[in-house]
Amino acid sequence: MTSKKLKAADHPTPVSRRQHKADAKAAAHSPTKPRPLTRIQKEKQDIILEAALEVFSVHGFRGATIDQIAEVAGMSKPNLLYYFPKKEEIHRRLIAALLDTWLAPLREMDENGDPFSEIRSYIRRKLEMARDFPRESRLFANEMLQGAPRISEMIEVDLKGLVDEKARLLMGWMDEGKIARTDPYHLIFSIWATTQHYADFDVQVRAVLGPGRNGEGRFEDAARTLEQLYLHGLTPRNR
Amino acid sequence: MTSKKLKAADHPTPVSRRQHKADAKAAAHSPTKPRPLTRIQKEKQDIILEAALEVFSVHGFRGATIDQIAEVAGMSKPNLLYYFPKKEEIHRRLIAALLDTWLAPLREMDENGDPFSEIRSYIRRKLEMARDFPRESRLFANEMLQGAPRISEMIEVDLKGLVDEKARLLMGWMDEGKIARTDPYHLIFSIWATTQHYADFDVQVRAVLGPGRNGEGRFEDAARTLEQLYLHGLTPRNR
DNA sequence: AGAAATTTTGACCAGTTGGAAAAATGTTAG
DNA sequence: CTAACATTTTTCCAACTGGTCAAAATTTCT
Repeated sequence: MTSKKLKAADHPTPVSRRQHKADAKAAAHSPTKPRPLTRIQKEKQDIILEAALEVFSVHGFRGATIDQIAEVAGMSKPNLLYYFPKKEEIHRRLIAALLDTWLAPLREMDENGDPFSEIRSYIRRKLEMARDFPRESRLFANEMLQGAPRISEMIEVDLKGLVDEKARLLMGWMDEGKIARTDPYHLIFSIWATTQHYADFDVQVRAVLGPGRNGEGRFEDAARTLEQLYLHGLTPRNR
Repeated sequence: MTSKKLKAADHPTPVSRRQHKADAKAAAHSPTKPRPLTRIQKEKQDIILEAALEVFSVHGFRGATIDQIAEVAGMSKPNLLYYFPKKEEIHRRLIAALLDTWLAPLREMDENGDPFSEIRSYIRRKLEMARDFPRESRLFANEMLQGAPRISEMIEVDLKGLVDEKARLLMGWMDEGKIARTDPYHLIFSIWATTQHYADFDVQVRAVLGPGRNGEGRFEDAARTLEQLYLHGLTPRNR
């Protein structure tokens, strides 16, 4: 999943160049090459980001160390710092890339589809993401727990905007009597919560379910339970 | 190391005394006072634990520093270490105290009550805990995200035991046709997830709801939404 | 009050952390 | 082959980390 060809970069332009504060004004309008990024550099960056995801998602930003990330990435710390001069930068990159894919399932909720199957599909997709990208989920959770200091802007704009839009969509369905009337925002929260739970609280889920019920069927059981929940709640069918 | 001569220190009973491994056997049957804990000591410990909760809940174990905790507690680092010689010990105390109160709501679910009102009460109580003790919730979440390295035993025994018991209770209600049939474990997970979400992802919830809908009514809206969800799901009433 | 115990402080330490500098080692185009 | 650039390694550092210790300040007990 890391292989990308991309167009051939004409010139290297490392990533480190200490242009930290020296060229603050120079960068403002200098027409110099905006660092094209060679294929090799992209690869290494991907390796680093992959390792960083592994570490950040478990320990959070403060708790993770560059040494740890470097070790997981299989390179020396200074070498890693050559590609990402700042710890923060690695984290920012991860979060930015994450948020985009993270919201994709919600974006796909289609106003022209059948309400129930749209919602069911959304839950499915979110559940699949929790299963297939648990580290991303935990990275996100970690950031939230800390008060989202590094991404407050993103969630206040991109995320809020998308949720507002989909909340309107849900409201429309409610107005048409196609789904029960509830607060669409809290409905979305509940979907987020129930699905991401399986990634973020994985240890707990495993521990409680015990060794017997922990195979691949775990997610199927979860999907069924959530489907029943969102479809009928706990009301028995025969009443 | 840790040479302990001490002049006339027969039984000062501070809290620090490095009795880590030195008096393993001595403590076994020595009739000396088993650290009575003066009122003042208890007070200071509480201040420290309160401060530690504040810091640990945001940054996790690794990300939190003793200096930070000491500052929040309003005392010097060595002074803090006089009461809790180890960082880990503070954390362990917090977690131990937490887990007990955290599971209380589930314990209260009564098999003799009406299924629906029992479940509704449980959700209410959990939601109230998320509202009134968000730091505890985040501390717990942080520990889970990290794989629960420090409390695996507790969740594998106490927590699993309790959930097993309540799952049986729920199954009983299902057998009697009083509530719809679903996987009781995943049902409990969903309740945990939806309620704790409001503590753990507080920033996100606030950001999405915007300034208008963020007052005290927030939790009321959540409660109503969850009640609707667990009672009827999204099925419209008129069908 | 005065002795004894408890609590607090300041100085200090060894190990870790994020990061800088520069030298050493590739790699590649001419 | 070699200049010019890209990458990696070595060395180093100042700030921070969890923690120690003895002395000083304070409280407690008689």
